[in-house]
Amino acid sequence: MPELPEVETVRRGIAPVLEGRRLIRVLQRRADLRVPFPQGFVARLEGRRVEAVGRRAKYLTLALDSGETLLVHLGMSGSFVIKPGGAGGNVLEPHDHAVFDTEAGDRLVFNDPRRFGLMTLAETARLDQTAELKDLGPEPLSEEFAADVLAAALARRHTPIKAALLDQRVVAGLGNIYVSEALYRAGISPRRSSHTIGAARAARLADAIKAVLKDAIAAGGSTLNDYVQADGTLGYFQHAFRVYDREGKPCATPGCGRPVRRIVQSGRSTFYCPACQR
DNA sequence: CTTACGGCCTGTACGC
DNA sequence: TGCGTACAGGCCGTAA
Repeated sequence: MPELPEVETVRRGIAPVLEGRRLIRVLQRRADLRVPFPQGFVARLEGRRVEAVGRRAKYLTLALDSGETLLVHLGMSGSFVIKPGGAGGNVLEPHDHAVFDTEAGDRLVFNDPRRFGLMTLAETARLDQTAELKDLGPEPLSEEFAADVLAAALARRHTPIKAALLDQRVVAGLGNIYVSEALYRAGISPRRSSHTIGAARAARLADAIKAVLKDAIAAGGSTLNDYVQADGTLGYFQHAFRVYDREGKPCATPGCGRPVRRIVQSGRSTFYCPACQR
């Protein structure tokens, strides 16, 4: 579920609570998520000031004043909850795996029932060389993600375009939902072979990817009050998808109305309009 | 080299 | 009502 827009919304939500603040107490409540917590996790965080909260693809990056950066991936079910200092801040829920108390009295709790998430620490100066980030493709909302860059990457792949866009080396941050949405907006069939995407389709696709991500980020921001929901949960929001999870419902393109089709590609659901996408 | 697929993990939705 | 099963999906290790 958390793809680039959700992670970006989480980033905007936790940044005001963390940036410039010192972590005075850190709690690590189990040994591992998808991978073990790094050696000395608590000791390397406690007493450190968070200098910046950033994002690369679906990773959150918390740069510390120690020269290390905490990398956080939300996996499928990871979330942060902000609990204000004082009242009720001490109650932990099931699957609360890590807790960060700041000098300002805020408590940030990381909850992840399915534990597909991960946390790791890396040297800030060599962040791009870490195992997690080194093979990632361009940020889709950056200038370097241009039509010709996308076209070149797609030309080398002999998989359906759906699978190519899920490959984080082609473009970083898309997941199952926004791949379906982007292909719909671009009018490209998810079954089309990646290498048959020419310059014109690649240009439409790059635009569609940027547009769908921007719309989703805007929706995330607009549904949050100061980026924090009533229960303190960050980053999850209702968003109107045009095809995702709409099997059998009419295509929204004016004059179309064909039922949205669901197929399975490499074990994942894909949703598309067989009339509008070629 | 590239591509395909199973497994990790738990909550939820559904059928009987 | 309760039980069992399928499914959700980001990512990685392994297999082909």
